[in-house]
Amino acid sequence: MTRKEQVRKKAIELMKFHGFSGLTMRLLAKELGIEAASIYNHIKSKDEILETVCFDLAKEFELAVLEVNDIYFNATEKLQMLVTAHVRILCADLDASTVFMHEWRYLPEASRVSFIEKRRNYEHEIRTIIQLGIDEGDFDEIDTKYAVITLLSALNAVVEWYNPHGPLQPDEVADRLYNFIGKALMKNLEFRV
Amino acid sequence: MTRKEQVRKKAIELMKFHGFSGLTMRLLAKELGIEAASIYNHIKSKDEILETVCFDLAKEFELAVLEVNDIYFNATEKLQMLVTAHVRILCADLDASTVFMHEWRYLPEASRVSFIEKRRNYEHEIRTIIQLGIDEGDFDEIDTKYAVITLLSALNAVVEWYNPHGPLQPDEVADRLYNFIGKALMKNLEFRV
DNA sequence: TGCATACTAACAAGCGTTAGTTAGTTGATT
DNA sequence: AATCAACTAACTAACGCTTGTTAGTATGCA
Repeated sequence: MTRKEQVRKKAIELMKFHGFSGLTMRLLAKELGIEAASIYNHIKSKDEILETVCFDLAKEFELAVLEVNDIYFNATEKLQMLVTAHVRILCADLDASTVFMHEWRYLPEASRVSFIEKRRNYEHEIRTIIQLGIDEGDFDEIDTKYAVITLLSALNAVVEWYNPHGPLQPDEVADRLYNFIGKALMKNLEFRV
Repeated sequence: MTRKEQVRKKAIELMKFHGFSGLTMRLLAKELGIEAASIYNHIKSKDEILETVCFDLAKEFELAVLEVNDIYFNATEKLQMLVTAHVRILCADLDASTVFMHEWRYLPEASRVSFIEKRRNYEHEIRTIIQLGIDEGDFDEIDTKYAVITLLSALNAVVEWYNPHGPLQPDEVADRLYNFIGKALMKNLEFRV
């Protein structure tokens, strides 16, 4: 791990606890055992750290939904695979995922706008999947707009409780969540995995 | 509405958009059409605003679950009534609820500890209800620890999408969410409201 | 008279960041 | 093997700005 990566990792770890504004460069420096000014040998600015976290993860979600839509054709399959991909991404770096969820509001104006746009797109893709499920007759006829936010919130809550050192693997978490969310969405009451 | 209430209301409204740290007393003052120093004629400190929001709402949730447990005896009823009460509280003041969800991390150390404890209690009460549902044979046998967080996250997402000027009344939102969550939890596949 | 509400001026602390410098290491050239 | 340039990673010192907040004062209404 390069020094730059070490700095970023520690920054994200601290940001998770203190929030973006609560993490000062002097605190970060102290935790790294160096002076605040030295941090700038490795990163361009405090904002840059947050931007990297947010857009790296956004990119992963973007690619995931693209792939799912490419490979699978019916809504139940799409949903199951997307839940799995989503949870895998979240669990791959829990600190980063937590910061992604909570701190994007503190992105600089321009980045924030583009971030919100990306999130809107992701939500739209999922909404389309749900609508497909309704059209295919598999899902209950619900309001897709609030369904997608409810669904995503349930998924994203993973970052609040998942313990990488616990017994569950990310894919097992995904299975349970798909079970939970699937039952909630499905019309077909014989639904079982 | 007293001047004090006006100040608090505007503060919460701005906090929702800018976050706790992003809301400066000078910005708040500007929005109120006064000088920053004048704010201190009405409130004690910036922290105090956040503390009031967080603990007022925490108290409401606390009382709601107490009442539900007093009045209803089986898990499905308890769950339905708690969902309704929870959503009502959220929708009663969306700005405050949003701040409550996102900004509690910025509470001063002592308050934050006691806030987390209160939240832990609330989660524990809901967990007990879910466990009751499992014991009664109505709910699927799931891990109650992650179920309660998943469930609460789905509920709390209301603050992200609910539009008070839209067609849905809070109780209608609660109905739909209970439907969604109920189906996810229930073993009984004939479940319908 | 007293209370509510506002003001100006200022303070101390903390913020992110820059400039300029100094060691230590690496890798190629002499 | 010795030399030199380039790079990495740290330092001290400081700048300019913003922060929450206080002190002291003025104005207008009950």
